Amino acid sequence: MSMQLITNETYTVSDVAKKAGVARATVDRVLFNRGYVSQKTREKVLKAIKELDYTPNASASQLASKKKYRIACLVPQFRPGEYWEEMNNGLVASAKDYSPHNISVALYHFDQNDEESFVNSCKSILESKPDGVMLSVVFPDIVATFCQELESNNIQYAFMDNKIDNLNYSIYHGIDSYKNGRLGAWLLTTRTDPKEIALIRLRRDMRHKSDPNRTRRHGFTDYIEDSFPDCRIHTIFIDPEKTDEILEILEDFFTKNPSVHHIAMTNSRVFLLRDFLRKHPDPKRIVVGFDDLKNNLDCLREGLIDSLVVRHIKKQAYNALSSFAEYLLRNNKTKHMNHFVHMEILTKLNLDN
Amino acid sequence: MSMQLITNETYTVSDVAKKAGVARATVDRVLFNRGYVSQKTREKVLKAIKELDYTPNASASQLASKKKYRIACLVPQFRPGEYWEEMNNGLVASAKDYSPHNISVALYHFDQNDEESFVNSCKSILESKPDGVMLSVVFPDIVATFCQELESNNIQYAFMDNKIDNLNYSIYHGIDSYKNGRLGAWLLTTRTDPKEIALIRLRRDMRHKSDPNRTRRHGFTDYIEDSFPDCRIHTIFIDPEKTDEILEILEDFFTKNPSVHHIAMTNSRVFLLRDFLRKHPDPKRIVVGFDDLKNNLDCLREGLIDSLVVRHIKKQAYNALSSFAEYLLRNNKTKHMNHFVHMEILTKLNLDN
DNA sequence: GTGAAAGCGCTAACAT
DNA sequence: ATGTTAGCGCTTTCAC
Repeated sequence: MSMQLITNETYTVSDVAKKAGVARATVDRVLFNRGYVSQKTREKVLKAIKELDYTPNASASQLASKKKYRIACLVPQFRPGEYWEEMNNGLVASAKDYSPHNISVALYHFDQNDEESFVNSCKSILESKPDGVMLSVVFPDIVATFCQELESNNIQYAFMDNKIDNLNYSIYHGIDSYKNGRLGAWLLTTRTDPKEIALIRLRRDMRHKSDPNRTRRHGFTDYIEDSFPDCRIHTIFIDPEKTDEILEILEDFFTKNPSVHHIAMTNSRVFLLRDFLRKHPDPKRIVVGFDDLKNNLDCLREGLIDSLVVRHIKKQAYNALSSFAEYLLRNNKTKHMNHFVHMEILTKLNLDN
Repeated sequence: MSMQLITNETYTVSDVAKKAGVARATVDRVLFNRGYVSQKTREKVLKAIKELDYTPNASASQLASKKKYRIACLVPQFRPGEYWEEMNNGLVASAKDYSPHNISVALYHFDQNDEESFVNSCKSILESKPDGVMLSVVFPDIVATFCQELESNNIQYAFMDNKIDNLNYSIYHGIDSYKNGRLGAWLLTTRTDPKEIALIRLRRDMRHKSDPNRTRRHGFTDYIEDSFPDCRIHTIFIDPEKTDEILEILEDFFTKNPSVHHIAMTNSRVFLLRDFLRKHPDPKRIVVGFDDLKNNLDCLREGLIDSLVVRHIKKQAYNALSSFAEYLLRNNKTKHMNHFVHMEILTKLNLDN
């Protein structure tokens, strides 16, 4: 039996000041590199700080600080149940938690099917001269240009969900999309020897310049090709808006291809298969999807799909904005620039709790 | 394109006091039910609070508060790499984070093979008269008695990792062990039709009055029995200390039972199988274990085991202590008493990040 | 360059 | 039962 006590020896600026033989304000100047301190004094102070192992009291500095920070976030518009809704909820939650810390957050919702809408949001943001901008990559080219402008205006920016690697972002929060896709493929195929797989995609992927899930899809298909060279991947396009058509298309495909039992969707909308899956049960079928949208979880619970690769969208967004806020508050001293979010596997059995 | 701004209208006690026509102290009395307030005044104040949607500034109250809280934690002694080390790390991390908040934490390490050691720790804790005690159930009977004493001394206590249901604990943080075991069984058997399973246990389970993983094991065996009535579960006992013997025992068993390909351990030490698994590869073999000990993760990475059911031990302990600290700080107003920790599935593919 | 001092919103001790 | 007031440790303004 032994006992270990964890308390903090709490030194204050006054302690440091006394020890260094200077005024409290001088300690503050050194701490935050505000200048107006002679080299000699600076050294004395640094020595005292080190010797006392002084760390500022966050509550006190918070309370005394008058500086306000403004963060702008770019989020696609969404309808209830869509992927971006969860993300938006995470951002709102974080924004609320940080509002007592002198941080205000402006959410800019743009239409992800309309470049101009995005461009307009960017313009508004630049005009508002925020302290920081948080965004994800929807229109890669525009985003790149926008980030350049932010840099030349000395505005910090952070990516969430996905990113452009060679830019000067402050923070990234998100998964490794390629690995994400590979994990989905593993889940679909492990302990099986698939000859055919149905990969169901959204028709809009064809229209769009950018498909936000492209990297994930490549991870998925690469894994299949590597592990099962003889496996054929059938690609089927559906339109999220046309529920009836989806059913038709799927019925048509699976009637013509009765030997296909492996089904995957690499976007977040595997729940779109619900009607078909309900109507045509198949004990041999394995369905894997991505992201923990409520509708997807319902499908899992109902036993319509096997498993989901998931990344706590809301938590990811919450953490992304929170880290960015901390980053701005703490004078841009962060340890990690990239925060790779953990991928989770959800099955019927670990769905709840 | 649209924009939504999240800022806080920050009202203070003074605002509330002015609006209610009373002094700041009176507002404080109402806020924290300190008494000495007439019913009439109380109502006025409550009305003002509601109208302004006032919430106290946490930094300010933190800073002004003089009350110190002391929390005692009961943790089994451990050697590097053992389950309790991770838990201890989580507690230490949380304790450090909360030390600026007037909270000091004492960690009591006892020998989990020695009841007396545990009893002594309990005595020391009672003598130190802490504000709260955090513990998990190792010796159920002693724990029950100890908790009674805590109650009669008006000391709050919280369980982590596991709990005794009918006690008056303030908070519980941990998994649903039974479900945890079922998930492991699912992982081991999904897409297969097992006729035989090897369940490897620790010999100490037999000696101990309590087996901390009993509930989990029951979840595991129940799932197998429900889903595969014809499946035979072989139980094999090994001694964690005797590496050579483990190898012998396993070699012996699997030579005699070559048809067994499903292996599970419901405690945290599946890594004990490492030598055997390395020496006798079997492509048909499926191995499932629990808990993300470093050694277990290494086995996963090496491909020796298939998957792990995991619950972020360190994070769980961190959250458990943090919630308890918040609970004590915030005058015991918590929404949830039980925090069921999410179970995760770890495979080679989502091991890192 | 450096120091003194006011005040952030709250708690707690004291006064009435 | 209610009000007054002195800090908590820090930031920030202003004076030297």
